[in-house]
Amino acid sequence: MELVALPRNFFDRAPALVARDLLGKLLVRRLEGKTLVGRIVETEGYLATGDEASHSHKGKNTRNASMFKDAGHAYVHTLRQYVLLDVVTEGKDTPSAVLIRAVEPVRGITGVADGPGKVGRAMDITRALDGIDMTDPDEDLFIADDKKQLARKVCVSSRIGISKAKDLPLRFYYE
DNA sequence: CACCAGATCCTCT
DNA sequence: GAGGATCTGGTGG
Repeated sequence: MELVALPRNFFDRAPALVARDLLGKLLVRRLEGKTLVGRIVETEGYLATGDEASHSHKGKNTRNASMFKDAGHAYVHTLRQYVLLDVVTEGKDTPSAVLIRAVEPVRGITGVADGPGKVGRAMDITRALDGIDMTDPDEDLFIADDKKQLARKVCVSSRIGISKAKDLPLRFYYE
């Protein structure tokens, strides 16, 4: 299996488009000589402006600084004991992102990581990966296209697990 | 320094 | 569907 990182222009688009198109793509984690691969099956977009649920809504701080990087960078943050992974979308200083909410096992991982905290756990995502450039082929975390992906129906819904801006249709998942 | 809000998850009913 | 476990940095005194 050839695993090539998606280019920056894939991520340099509106978060809703990136969130939708990330379904079926492969999340790749290189770790201690091994390669973990999961197929992305659920995502959520977070907007740069007018989105109270986005971590960037109140401006830049040390916690969310990675959201202000250029498209294709990782925004890794913790929620209680869990580590969550976002990919930054749109250009620099346009702080939007897509949360990877679930992956299916492809290689090296077992079970279904059917929640953002479980994705972080299954693929050993750590804070050290916060801010890395996921379009850089030398990095230990990136997203690759899957040439053999099957056509599956994409569903859209409002986001879950948040208390503000609940009504935006920014959650994408396979039927 | 104290307080508290979370993009969660697991274990009960 | 409710409640608790458990962690970190933002915010305000």
